[in-house]
Amino acid sequence: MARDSYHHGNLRQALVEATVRLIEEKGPQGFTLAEAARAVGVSAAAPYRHFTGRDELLEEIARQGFEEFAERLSAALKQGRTPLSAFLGMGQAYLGFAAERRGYYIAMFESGISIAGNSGLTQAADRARGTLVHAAEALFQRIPDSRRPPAGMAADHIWALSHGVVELFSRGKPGGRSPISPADMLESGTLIYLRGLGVITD
Amino acid sequence: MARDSYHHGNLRQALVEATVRLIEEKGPQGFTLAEAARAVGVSAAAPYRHFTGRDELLEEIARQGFEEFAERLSAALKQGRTPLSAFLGMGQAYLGFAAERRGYYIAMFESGISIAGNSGLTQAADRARGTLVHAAEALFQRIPDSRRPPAGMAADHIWALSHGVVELFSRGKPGGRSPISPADMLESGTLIYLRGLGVITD
DNA sequence: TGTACATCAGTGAACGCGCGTTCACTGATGTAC
DNA sequence: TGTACATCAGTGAACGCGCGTTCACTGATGTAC
Repeated sequence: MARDSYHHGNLRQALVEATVRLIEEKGPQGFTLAEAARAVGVSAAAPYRHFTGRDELLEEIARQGFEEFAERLSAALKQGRTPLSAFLGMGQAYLGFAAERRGYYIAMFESGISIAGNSGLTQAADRARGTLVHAAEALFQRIPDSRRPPAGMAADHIWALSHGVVELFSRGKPGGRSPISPADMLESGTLIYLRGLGVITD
Repeated sequence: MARDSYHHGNLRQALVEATVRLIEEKGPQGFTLAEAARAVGVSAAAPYRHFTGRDELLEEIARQGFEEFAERLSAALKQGRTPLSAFLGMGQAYLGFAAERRGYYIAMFESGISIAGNSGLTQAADRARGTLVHAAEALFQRIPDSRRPPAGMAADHIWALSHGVVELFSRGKPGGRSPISPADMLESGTLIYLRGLGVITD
């Protein structure tokens, strides 16, 4: 974080990353622009060269988060050998992102920013959801048309389940004392759900 | 909120309720004790007679929230004519609480307070989950022992799904533009899940 | 290759503001006799 | 029923603090010629 010249060179991105760390420590409302500036070794006025205020910074963090989120889901989807393993792998990628990129995840889902009001955010979020829908479509391919469930619905159900598992069953959360790991919980829930859809038959 | 005497009479509870409103407007980190005091028409120093600080106030809000939450779930459970309708009704009660008591819901699940560190909170949260488990047990009664799923697991899955639906598919949230109502989404997801468990056969 | 100049990206001082917190205080209430 | 007194639940003034934001400024960089 040391600076050797008057110009930082990459202040915008440095602020994003420092703020992500602050969010992880103090929550999405708990950081200040002044703090982020200090963390980067820059005067309190400097952030205003790059952001109009804290909301714009938060939105940029969420946007970058959604980009990486979509990429990770997409990569997991491609890696699966079967549609089912791809689908399950995507769920685990979801948990992985939430754990490894917690600050981004918080900015995206817990900061109270409005997704709808920001086209960059909307697009990035849609891309992430699109990957989920795509995975569901692949999974439903072998089901006859007449009984094939809507992929969008299944994607939303799984998204909600994944989010719920992240929010309720990790450290310090209401269900945090559960003996079952979030990964196992999401996988078992997903398998039961898919059996209910008739995708898995046993 | 007008006061006629030097003594407020019910300041502790008045602060709780005023803060719930502030949380609804500004988020769990967005309120200040001074603001809450002002809303109640009392000096900034007065809250310190009842709470050591904002965290204690937040925890009290969450505690009261969990109490009412547990009561509502329990009432919904009792009202169902069949185990299935009771179970589904509880899901709708979950959504109802999240919508009608949003400030409490936020304090409980989105404020970052630690449940585990507060025995009053832990107990209240456990009681709410217990109702869910109870409902699952009733629902699984007709399933033969050998194939009966663990009720705790099912309760956690449904809890996670419900929470995810609340967080992702209400106003301003990432999936907020979905054409499907949260209520329909939770019900369809729950029915599919229960079919996957073998509770519903068709 | 050198120089002049425009532009960019920071500085630092200043301001007003509201918050958290403490303190000695005072008005109201309840109760013992 | 009245009075004395302890206790409770507020007040209001004060303080130090850090934040957001603005401003004229200055150091660094890039580029036209």
